[in-house]
Amino acid sequence: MAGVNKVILVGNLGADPEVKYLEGDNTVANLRMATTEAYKNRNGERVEQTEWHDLEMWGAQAKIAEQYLKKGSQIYVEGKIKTDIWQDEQGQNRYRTKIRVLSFTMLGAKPDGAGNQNTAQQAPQQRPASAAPTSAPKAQEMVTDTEDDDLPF
Amino acid sequence: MAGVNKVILVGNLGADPEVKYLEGDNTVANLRMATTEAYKNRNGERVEQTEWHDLEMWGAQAKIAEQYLKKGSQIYVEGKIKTDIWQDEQGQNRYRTKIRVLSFTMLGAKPDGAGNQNTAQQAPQQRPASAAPTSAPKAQEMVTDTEDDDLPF
Amino acid sequence: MAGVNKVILVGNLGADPEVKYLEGDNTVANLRMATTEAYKNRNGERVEQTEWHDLEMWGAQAKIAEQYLKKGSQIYVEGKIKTDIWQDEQGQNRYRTKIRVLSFTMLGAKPDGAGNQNTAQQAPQQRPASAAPTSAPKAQEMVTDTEDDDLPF
Amino acid sequence: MAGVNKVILVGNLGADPEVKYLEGDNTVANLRMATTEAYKNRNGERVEQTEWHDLEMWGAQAKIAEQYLKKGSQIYVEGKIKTDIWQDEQGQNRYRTKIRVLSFTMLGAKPDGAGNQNTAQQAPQQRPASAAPTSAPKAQEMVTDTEDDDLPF
DNA sequence: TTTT
DNA sequence: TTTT
Repeated sequence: MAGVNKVILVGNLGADPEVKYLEGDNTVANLRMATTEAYKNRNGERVEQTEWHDLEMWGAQAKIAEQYLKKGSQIYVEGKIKTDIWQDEQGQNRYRTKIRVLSFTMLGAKPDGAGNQNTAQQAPQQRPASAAPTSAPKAQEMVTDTEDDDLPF
Repeated sequence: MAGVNKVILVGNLGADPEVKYLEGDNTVANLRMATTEAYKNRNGERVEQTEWHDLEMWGAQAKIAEQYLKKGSQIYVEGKIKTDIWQDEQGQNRYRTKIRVLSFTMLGAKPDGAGNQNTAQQAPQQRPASAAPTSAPKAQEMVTDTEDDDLPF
Repeated sequence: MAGVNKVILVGNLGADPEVKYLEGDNTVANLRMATTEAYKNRNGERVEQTEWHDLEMWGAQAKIAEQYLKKGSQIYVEGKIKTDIWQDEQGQNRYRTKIRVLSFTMLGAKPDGAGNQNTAQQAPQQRPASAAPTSAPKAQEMVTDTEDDDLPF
Repeated sequence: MAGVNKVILVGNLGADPEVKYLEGDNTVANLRMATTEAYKNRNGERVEQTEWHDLEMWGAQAKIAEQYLKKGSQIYVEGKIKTDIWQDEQGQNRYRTKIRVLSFTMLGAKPDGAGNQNTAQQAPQQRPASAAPTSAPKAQEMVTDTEDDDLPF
C-alpha cells in the first residue's frame, strides 16, 4: 500500500553546505538546519528549544544550495525521513536519521547582490538538471529534486 | 520569490468521480470530498463539522481515479489551492475554489478484488502517463500528476 | 470518522491586515496573501503564477497580526479550508473560500525595531489569550489560535 | 525566531504499541510505523521501499493508542522530529530520532466491534486528558496531545 | 494586491 | 453528497 513520509521544516542553517562531487558526475550536499520552538513554561518563563536536522540534497539541487545557501540562511524545506542503520565494531546497531530534501526555497533576507527570497526545489519537468546555466533555478525559486530513481540513496 | 501553496486532505468522496474526455487526448476528473472534524463543545456535546472540497485531477491521474475511486472511498490527497474568478451577468465577481490534486492515495478498504490500500500520485519521472497499462499505477500506490506545464489549468 | 483538512502557505501579504473589533470582546483579522510559483514553460520562458488567499484570524492572533504584519510581510501559515456558501438575490449559490489560520509565523525581514523573524501561532496551552501583554507572543514566534470552540466560525 | 518542524506520515504499525505507565500518573506509548513507497526503476521493475519510524505518544493519547491501535493498523500521524543524542561507553556520539506525535487518526479498516476510521489527536481545549471515559476520544476521531509543557520530553 |  |  502507498504511504506518506513527509517533512516540512522552516529554520536556519547552522553552517555552510558541505558539498561533495562524486564520480559519475553526481553531487551531494549535506546541511545542518535548526528549527527553534519558543514557548512559556509553567512558571511563565520563555523557553527555547532547538532541534537540529541533517539535510541531504542531490544533483542540481546540491549545486544550487552550494551557490546560494550559507550559514544563517533561512529556508523552507520539504522532504522525507530516511534512517541509515548499520552495525558498529561492537556489533551494535547504530542509527542516523536525515532528511532527504525534495524541494527547498530561501526565505527572508535577500542573497548578497540579488533579489529577495529564494526557493530551490526539485521540480522534475520544469527545471531539468540539464538546463543551461541561464535557465537554472535560483535559490529564490522553488528548487526541486531532479534526480533519477536509481541513485545510491 | 518562491511561495508554498500546499493542501493535505484525508476524507471520503461524496460521489463517484466525474470524468470528462477532452479533445487533444486530455482527461479531467472532478471529485467531491468531505473532511470531517469532531470535537466537544462547551456543553460537552459532540459536534461534527464537515467541509466539502472540489478536487480536480488531470491526465493519467484522472483515469486512475475513474477506475479505482467511487462514492465513499477514503483517500489521502496532496495538492494546491486554485481559485477561479469571473464576472457573472450582473457584473459581480464570482469565486470558486478547488484543489488541484498533485498526488493521492487510497486508504483503508481494499478495492474489490484487489490488494490493499491504494495511492495514486502524479510522480513525473516514475510513472509516465505514457506507461503501458500493465505498468500503470493502481490506486493502492501513490498516484502523481504527470501533466505538462502548458495545459489549460 | 476523523478527517484531515490542512493548508500550508508561504507568501506575502498584499495589503495590511483588516481588523474588526466585535462585540463580546472578539477580534477578527482578514488578510490577503499571495503565493507565487515560477516555472519554465515548454518554450523555456519563465512563467510566474500567483494565487491569492483570504486568511482569517481570530482573537489574540488577530491582534498580533494587526500589530506586526503589514503589506509585503512574508509569512508561513498553517490552517484549514473553510468555504462559505449562501444564496444571492437570484437564488443562485455563491461560494467564498477562506483559510482559517491556526498558526502563523513571520519570515525574513526583521520587524522595525525588533528581533529577527516572527512566528505567531495559536498554541493553546503555551500562550493563553489571557496572557499579560509582556508575555504575549510576538510575530517572531509561532502564534497559535487560542479560541474556543463556540465562536461564530 | 520561530521555526517549523512538522512530520506527516501515513502507514501501518509493525507491532502493537508498547505502553509504559510511569510514576506521577504519566503514560508513554512507543510505536513502530512503516511508510512504504512504490515506484518503477529504470528497468521498469516495481520497487518497494519501506521506511521505519519510531513514534512516541504521551498521556491520554498513549492510552488511546493502547486501546485502539495494534499491529497492522493504518494511521495518519502528525508530529515533530526529535533526536536524542548521548555518548556511549566508548565516548562516541549515538543518535536516535523519533517522531513526537501531536495528533493521529486511524484509517481504513474498522476496529473490531467498533465504528469506522479513527483519529486520535492531541487537541488541548477540546478533549482534555481529564475528560470522563465516556467523553474520551476514540481512535476514530483525531486524537491530539493534551500534555503540558514541562513533561520530560 | 504581495514578492522576485 | 462522504464517513462515524
